[in-house]
Amino acid sequence: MLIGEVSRRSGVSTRMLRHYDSLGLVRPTGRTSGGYREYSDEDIRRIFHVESLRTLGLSLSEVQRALDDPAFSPSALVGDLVAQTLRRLAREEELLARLRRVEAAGPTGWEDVLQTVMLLRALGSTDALERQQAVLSAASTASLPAEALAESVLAESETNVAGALRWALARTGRDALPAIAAGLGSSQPEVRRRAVETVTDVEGEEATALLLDALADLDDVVRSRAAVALGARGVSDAAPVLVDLVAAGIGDVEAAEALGRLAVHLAVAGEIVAALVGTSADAEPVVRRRVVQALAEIPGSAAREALETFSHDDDGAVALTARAVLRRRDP
Amino acid sequence: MLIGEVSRRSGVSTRMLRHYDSLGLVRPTGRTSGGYREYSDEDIRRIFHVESLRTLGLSLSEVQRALDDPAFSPSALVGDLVAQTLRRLAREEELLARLRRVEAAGPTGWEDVLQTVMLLRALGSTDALERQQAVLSAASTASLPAEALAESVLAESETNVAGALRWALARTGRDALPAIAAGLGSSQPEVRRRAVETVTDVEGEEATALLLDALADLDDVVRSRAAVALGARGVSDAAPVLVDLVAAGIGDVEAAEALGRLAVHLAVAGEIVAALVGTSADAEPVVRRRVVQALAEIPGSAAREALETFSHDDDGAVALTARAVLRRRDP
DNA sequence: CTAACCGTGACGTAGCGTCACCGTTC
DNA sequence: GGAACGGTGACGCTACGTCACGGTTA
Repeated sequence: MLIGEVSRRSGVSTRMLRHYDSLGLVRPTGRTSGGYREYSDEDIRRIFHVESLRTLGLSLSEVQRALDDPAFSPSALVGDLVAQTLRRLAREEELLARLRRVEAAGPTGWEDVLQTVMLLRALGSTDALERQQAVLSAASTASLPAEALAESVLAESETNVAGALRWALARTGRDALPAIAAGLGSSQPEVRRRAVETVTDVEGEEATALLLDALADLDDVVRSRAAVALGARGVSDAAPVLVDLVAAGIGDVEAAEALGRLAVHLAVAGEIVAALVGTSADAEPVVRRRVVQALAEIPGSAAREALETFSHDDDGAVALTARAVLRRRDP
Repeated sequence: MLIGEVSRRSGVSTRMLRHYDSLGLVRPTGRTSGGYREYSDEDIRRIFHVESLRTLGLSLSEVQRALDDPAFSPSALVGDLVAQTLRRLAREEELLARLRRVEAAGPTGWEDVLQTVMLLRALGSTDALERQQAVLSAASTASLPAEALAESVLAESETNVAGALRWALARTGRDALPAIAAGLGSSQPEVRRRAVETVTDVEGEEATALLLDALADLDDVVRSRAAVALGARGVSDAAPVLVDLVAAGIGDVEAAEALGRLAVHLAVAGEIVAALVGTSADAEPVVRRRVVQALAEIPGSAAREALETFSHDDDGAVALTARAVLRRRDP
């Protein structure tokens, strides 16, 4: 069979068939009188064998050894090929992630692309200072990879860098919210704390909704931060959690302040006071002291009346504090 | 700065820096009197820009256009790069799958590898005849990719090919069991049927355990095949399901045979007879007919007594059948 | 004679490493 | 004068596509 037909039948170009010949990989058995290559059935079979091994990623010289060197066993090479393929896969996946991030940053020119690439590189650095500076210098750019920043802030343990990241994130707006929401679902409390800290900076209803979810978090710090932030947003659903925080003494000063802000609506104020008084009913004197200090932040007559009750408390310190608060309130 | 120091600082080899120069990609601003390249700070920055863009997979000429041609916007190219990367990823994954299969087949020489590769290719063919022949010719080989065969048999709709596949699978032994087990968990009843059909051919306790699981399958055919196979293995747990199958008329002949085989242990025979009689209590005459025919397969006095009761059945056909069976049994 | 085929040889591709041979700088 | 550097030019690697120029076959 002449080279053209072999090519058509095997799908291998005549160029490559000649190349195989020159390498000694597939030598046609004979030649015609005019010097044309003539392939036997055996040659054709060999061509298919070559093509088969090539689909496994063997180079031409590896194929040659495999087919001709009896001492060359497959086991080692196949294992090697697997390892190489895994490495290439990992590289391609990393590249894809980078590209997607650059794409997501929505660059308008190559300067934006460069900024993003350099930012991404620096975010992976082990040097906190480098991370910090990269974030600060990139934050002035028009295009920022919100998701990457969000993931970084969730993993950032240096508070300075985290601060810079949150500042940069602030100008990406709501784009980072999905990634942050994922962080709120993390199994590591540390990550959830960073997530709630970050979502605090974001305005809008989606962020508020995330904070409401975080109100049910198992971690005290997460709950506390969410409740305080919600208080600042005037969301009264946070009130029960804030009351609990006051009672438990977890971030109680901020919790009390947040309650105070919620209580500017006098309708809510009554309920808050009732809740505060309620939790202190059978509690230790320490709890009652914190409740009294929280009541100090709350306007309205309900709080005043509660404080007057506390000013006759059995515990001397509680009563003293209540009286002091009342004096400050009504000089 | 001379080229050596630039190289050390940037991590780019002097070879490549000269190459960049020759391409016009990074031209050092000046030369020393002796002709040495002298890089300015601006040049160095440019080198870093080049390297940054290269990490995104841009070719050197793309980098050049990106940095020098103001009309060349990133959006299109980045999208392109993503698409290319996805294509490469898909290719690498396919390659990895092939390699893993070849590896799993445990080839001792390259002939085995070739057989496996050609088998794998043929298994993906749309031509049933090709699939069939590939399996038959490969089954004589020492090394077979059990997992791939198992996945094929789960997807094979041609019964001839499926038969060949099961035959080939039989000589891989238990290697295919994990893949078949996965098939038993498929959401498609068709796949589960093929899986149970296949697991039937496999000996050993693992296979029996899988069949026991399949006894609870939602699909009648799956349950039936599992129960019959378990009956043949002498696993009496299958008895209740077999009784149900007899009552429901689903593969009742095979079910009855299986019950017969289980009942060679006379202790079990009594329970089986009781169960059969129990299901027929308030049932249609048709059901009682099937129960009678099933009792015919069961040795022992319990079955005989039940048949005598049925021989006085209200339904004439049932009574007739029971008498016929008794005559055959005790001539 | 012509069309379709075949042969050899060579160049180009991308991104480098490496080497030879010679000049520069300190 | 010697060590460490720099310059240019060239070859090699992989797996091909493509082209030129000339011969073969039916």
